[in-house]
Amino acid sequence: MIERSKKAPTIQDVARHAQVSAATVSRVLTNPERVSETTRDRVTLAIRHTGYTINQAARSLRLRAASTILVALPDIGNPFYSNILDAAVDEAGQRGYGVLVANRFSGDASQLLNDYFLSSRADGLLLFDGGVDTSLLSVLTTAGGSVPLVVSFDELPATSVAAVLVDNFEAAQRATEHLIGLGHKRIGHIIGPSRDGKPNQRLLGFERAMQRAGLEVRADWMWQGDYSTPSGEAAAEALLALADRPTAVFAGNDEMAIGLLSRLRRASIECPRDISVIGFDDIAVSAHFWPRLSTMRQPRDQIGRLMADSLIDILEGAASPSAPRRITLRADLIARESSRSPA
Amino acid sequence: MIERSKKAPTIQDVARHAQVSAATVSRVLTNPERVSETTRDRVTLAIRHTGYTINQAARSLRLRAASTILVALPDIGNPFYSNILDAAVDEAGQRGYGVLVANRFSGDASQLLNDYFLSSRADGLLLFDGGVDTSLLSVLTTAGGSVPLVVSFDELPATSVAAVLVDNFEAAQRATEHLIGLGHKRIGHIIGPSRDGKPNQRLLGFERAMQRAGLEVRADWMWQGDYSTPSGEAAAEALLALADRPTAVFAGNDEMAIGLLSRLRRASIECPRDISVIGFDDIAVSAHFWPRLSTMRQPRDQIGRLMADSLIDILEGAASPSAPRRITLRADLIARESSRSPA
DNA sequence: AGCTGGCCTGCAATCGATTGCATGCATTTC
DNA sequence: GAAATGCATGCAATCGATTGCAGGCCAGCT
Repeated sequence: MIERSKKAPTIQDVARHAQVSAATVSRVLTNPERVSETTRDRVTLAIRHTGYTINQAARSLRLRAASTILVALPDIGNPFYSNILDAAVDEAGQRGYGVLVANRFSGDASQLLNDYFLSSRADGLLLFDGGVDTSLLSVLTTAGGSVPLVVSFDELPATSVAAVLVDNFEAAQRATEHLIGLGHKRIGHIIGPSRDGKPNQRLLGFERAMQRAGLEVRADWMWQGDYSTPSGEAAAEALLALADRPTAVFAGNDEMAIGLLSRLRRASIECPRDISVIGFDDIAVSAHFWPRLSTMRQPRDQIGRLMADSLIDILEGAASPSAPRRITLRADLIARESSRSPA
Repeated sequence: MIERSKKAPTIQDVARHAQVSAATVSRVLTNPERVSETTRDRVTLAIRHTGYTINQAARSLRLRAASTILVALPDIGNPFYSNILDAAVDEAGQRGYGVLVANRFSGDASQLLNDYFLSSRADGLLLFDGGVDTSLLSVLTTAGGSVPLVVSFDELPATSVAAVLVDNFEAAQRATEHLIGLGHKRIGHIIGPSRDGKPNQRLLGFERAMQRAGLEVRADWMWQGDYSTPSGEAAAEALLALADRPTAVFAGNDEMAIGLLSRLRRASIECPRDISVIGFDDIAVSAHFWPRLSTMRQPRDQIGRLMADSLIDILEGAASPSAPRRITLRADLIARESSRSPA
């Protein structure tokens, strides 16, 4: 036990063992067809025998590629993001890439650029909404050797960039239509945060559906939230202060829906008896909340996988960076007990 | 826009700019006091001017250290773990370390070893409970150049290894005593998974508290779960099938408590009117569930930070690996509406 | 026999940062 | 004034893998 760290075998060790040059070993690893079968077998054996594993640092240095991607999230603690991360990690892993995480990422692009890209720790970036403004995108795409990038935003960014998106406008419209279809006419909305001062797509989808059904969008039934549970509670406080209340609420996401319901119940307003609610995202607890929460399920697994795949395709030259790939997914309506026809 | 990737400036570029050798630039970066003030200023200026960022791959190769740690989690999607990860990422970042994640990690140590450590992608590992058996530990600690490691397990591992733990036995005891203190005498328990076939600490703490209060531990009021919400629902099914039911349940974690309550409510068993429940962990929704869930709060933030800190201390030689540091934390009792005196 | 072409393999440079050793210069000391 | 001391800096090797180029060998053809 004296040899605390018997160092890992190098490509040279393998070469010596197989009586070939290091170059040949390297070729066996990357271009097996360029090596004769007999030597190839000998090298393979030597690799197994020595327990050789490639040194990523050396490889990265030579190839100027780290086989690692960075995922920058607004909040890992939020199950919505951590589920996407889960899928991205899995997919990237299968393609031989490691995943670094940056959390609470809310806009300091140059920091990120320095820490990860200029220093060649990571080859590409998966970027999510959340306090990120579009000026950030230009920093990333123009700065010294633009960063390969795939985003998932609330809305299609103007900048030409690869993206995996969920059609929030259309999904919000369907969520609202679900409530309308149940017979609700007095419907409120908890608005999610917006970026660059522009209204978000879920709000627009809500307004569109109301308008198409000829229903009134009332300003006193709209509350600004920030996707957090407490902001849902705040919306509940505001609602409780009203004499004239809506019979249904479309919450910008499940967290806010849960905050809303939780606060309302303490005021003895029961869902779905007194009010119907639909959320957005279908986070894990929504199915176990009481009442079980109706919601629009975002295909989190697909989002994570497709983002990782798109990015790696770009990195490996399988996708053109000049005509960025854009994928738009649909959310599914999950109707549960929190939405019901009004009394 | 032709120069798609004007490559990042190297230490040589800085050296040329400051009219010194690369060695001097390197020293300015790591041992500023070994360089005269005038040259130091000149170099600092050149660094700023060229926008130089150190190349991590080259540094890693030379130093045989990646400035990166790996966090292996059983399930990122679980907020309990993602909160710990959050804190670990933050803390590691502040000390200049990147964080790689491996998810769904349930035991293939050699895989991990190859992918991350022998290939020198990561310098150390944070490891969590979850299907990990102790034989794994020995693989990691003895294999070619033992992996610097900090674990957070349910119970103190026999192997000599750095750890940050929560005293689950004592916390479970307090959770149970809380129910007993409210006047409950008929108390059940949803058992979390166990490792190596040994009973877990929360179960032991429960039994201990019951025994000290002179209460009967009934086998038909104990249900085996796996920390998932569905397994809490399954426990509810079993409970409902009983004629003689407990008045309170201590669930091994909040997820199972939520599953239990969710299923019971569908059978019109109301909490806390008909049954009291206390969970464990205090995940985010517990405070917003209805009824708001009493629970033992694990200091997730502290766990993540202390683990990252301990590991980096080991890596940087500030902590001795021969006498591994062990930190035991206490969980806090959070009494909310789900626990109340029996009717 | 001599020439061409193709296949396999090795040589050696390269990626960028670090550091032991050596050198050069200035200052101190006797 | 010479020697000793110390500080600042540069030289060059090193970490491990990759790859353009070239050399060696053999088969096939004229």
